[in-house]
Amino acid sequence: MTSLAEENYLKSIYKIHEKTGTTVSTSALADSLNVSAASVTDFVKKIAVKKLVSYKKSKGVTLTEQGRTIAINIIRKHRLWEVWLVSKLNFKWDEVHEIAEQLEHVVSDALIEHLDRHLDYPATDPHGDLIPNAKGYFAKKISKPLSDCPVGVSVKFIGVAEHSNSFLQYLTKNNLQLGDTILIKNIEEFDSSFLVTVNNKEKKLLTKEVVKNLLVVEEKR
Amino acid sequence: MTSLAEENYLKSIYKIHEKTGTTVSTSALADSLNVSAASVTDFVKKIAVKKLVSYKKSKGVTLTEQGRTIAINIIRKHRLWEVWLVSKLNFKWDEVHEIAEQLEHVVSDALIEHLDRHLDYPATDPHGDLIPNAKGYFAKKISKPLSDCPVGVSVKFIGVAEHSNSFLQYLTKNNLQLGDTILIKNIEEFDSSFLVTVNNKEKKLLTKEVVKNLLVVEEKR
DNA sequence: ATATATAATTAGGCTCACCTAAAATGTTTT
DNA sequence: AAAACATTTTAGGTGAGCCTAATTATATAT
Repeated sequence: MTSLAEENYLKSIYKIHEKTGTTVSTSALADSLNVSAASVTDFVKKIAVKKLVSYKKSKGVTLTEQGRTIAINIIRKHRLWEVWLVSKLNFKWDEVHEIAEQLEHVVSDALIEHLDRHLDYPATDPHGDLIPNAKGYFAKKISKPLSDCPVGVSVKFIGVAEHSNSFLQYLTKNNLQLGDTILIKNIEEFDSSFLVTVNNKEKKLLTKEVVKNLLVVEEKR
Repeated sequence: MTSLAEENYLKSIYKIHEKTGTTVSTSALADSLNVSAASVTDFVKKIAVKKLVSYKKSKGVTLTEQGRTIAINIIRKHRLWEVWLVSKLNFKWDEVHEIAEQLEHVVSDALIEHLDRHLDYPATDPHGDLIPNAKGYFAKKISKPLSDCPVGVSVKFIGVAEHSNSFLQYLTKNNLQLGDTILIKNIEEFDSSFLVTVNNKEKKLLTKEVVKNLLVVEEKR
């Protein structure tokens, strides 16, 4: 059995590793879980004994295969619940995270199978994040940040790299949503801001903070 | 904030009181929660300090208004989730209890409001139990056990008094479901068994154990 | 009313997941 | 390489919710 705390530790380790690519430091974990570094050291030693992570003193942790499987399963559940909250219960994309944080810990394989079918096997969550399948496999990620695209190309907005409410609400306020077509008119050298049109309508200026968090795919023409 | 343990204690106290009508004994609670009597005594003292129950040493506990409100809210959530599991996810009525036991503890008023609307404000759960509204009010209960009905009357089966999987599965196997019309052909004096027809089809024999757990309303004719 | 059985409480402990403060280890800077 | 700073670990504790064993209340039978 995996406790609530274990699930949260494994999920955080997974996410931090995902972002940084390195082994996960005690302090990064402490930060992400809102507990003290001492608690993290303690806990990590316990789950290392259970073979959920491998841990070398003062060198950070990495997930074992077993730990990774559990982490991905939690992420799968989280994202499926988010799809449900948005598509069936009509929540906004900036309202679902907290609720899904609770729902993801409900234990029932049958429930998740039924939910997945009810939602018609969604490939992505409301923020464009990929939903791993029941075996823990992710589809190949095809998007890149808008900031990596050159002037002139037309792209489709398919995900966000930043999930804070303030960013999501910024997008909503500015009428940017998944599926939109973005055409890059100009990139200002001085401040790296992008001048774009969205769905061929009025021009919009997007700061570099914004463009690096918009995930897009180039559109075939 | 109400902890998981508190919610479960309050819910159990509510249910035992519901069934027995008396103050709730330490041992009944221990039984229902699968913990030792000593743990119950301990815990009950703590929630008495919080004014969730009133407790007199060796005299059992009763819910305060505050405790009752919390208990009813948990029950409301449990029953709404059961409706969802059956009506949207296609679970059977004997498969939903355990899952709902977990879902009922998810904390979000907005979630429950949205869920209630999504389900079109159901009045009862899949077992025919009344769902209290957001303010904690129950509709008036109109059913009685089939065992209380006389020969000759026609009734509608609208709920069960016993929720065990074995009973629910017995009903499923024997093709008895909520909404069925039951006509009492005969009551055997010797063993109190009922000979009935269901939806005017073949005759069925129902033992006294069964008839006392079928909740029905007499049909107007 | 006393003895017996049953139920409830008290006393003392345990584990889990956290904490703070102090010590140790690692990393930078000079 | 030593000093300074940052990070991590160790040591010692805490509260929540549980336990067993022993004790005390209450209910039942003689």
